[in-house]
Amino acid sequence: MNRDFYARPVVAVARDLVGCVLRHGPCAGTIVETEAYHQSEPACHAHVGLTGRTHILFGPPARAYVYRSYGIHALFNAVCEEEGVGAAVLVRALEPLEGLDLMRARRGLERPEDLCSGPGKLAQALDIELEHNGTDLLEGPIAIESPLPGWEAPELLVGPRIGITKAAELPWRFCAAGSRSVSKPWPAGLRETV
DNA sequence: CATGGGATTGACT
DNA sequence: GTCAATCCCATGC
Repeated sequence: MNRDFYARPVVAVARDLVGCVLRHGPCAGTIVETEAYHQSEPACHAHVGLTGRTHILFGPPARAYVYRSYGIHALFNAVCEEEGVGAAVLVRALEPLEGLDLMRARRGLERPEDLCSGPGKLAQALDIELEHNGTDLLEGPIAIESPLPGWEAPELLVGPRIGITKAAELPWRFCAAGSRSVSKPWPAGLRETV
């Protein structure tokens, strides 16, 4: 994954990240669910403009944006678009590939589909914390790799984002069809393939 | 300086 | 289905 990959419209990056591999040290998983956030809509933190919290979002692409949600969970995003534009892709779910036992120890759970099936869960499983905010995804320790050789691109489902109250109508959530690791059941009436 | 609101999860009714 | 936990940060006095 090079910097140009991230320096594109954030919705395109969110779509293309499904199938890629998120890695931190010995733990890695295939991305099966993403959401796009852009400064132009109010659900995005960058919508309020340049602040201490959002300056990473407005910085160069291919950096990690990690923040704490509900006082408890760390959520991992990849900063996108050109420097000066506030936008990022939230990684919402992975299918675990490597380091399963370490993930199980961190999560206190056994079943693979329970380890990374949510944005807070995957951050805990991969030990991604606030200290990783602003780290470069091209230089590690956190990196996003191309899909594995032989990995078959699944059908992609598109729908509205989860857990937000503002701009909830935008269809900026992308899921790999059929994955048991997706974070929430899909609303039946809104199902749509791309 | 005080306050309020989350891009969530897990436990419980 | 409901609900509390718990911390960071933006906002407003």
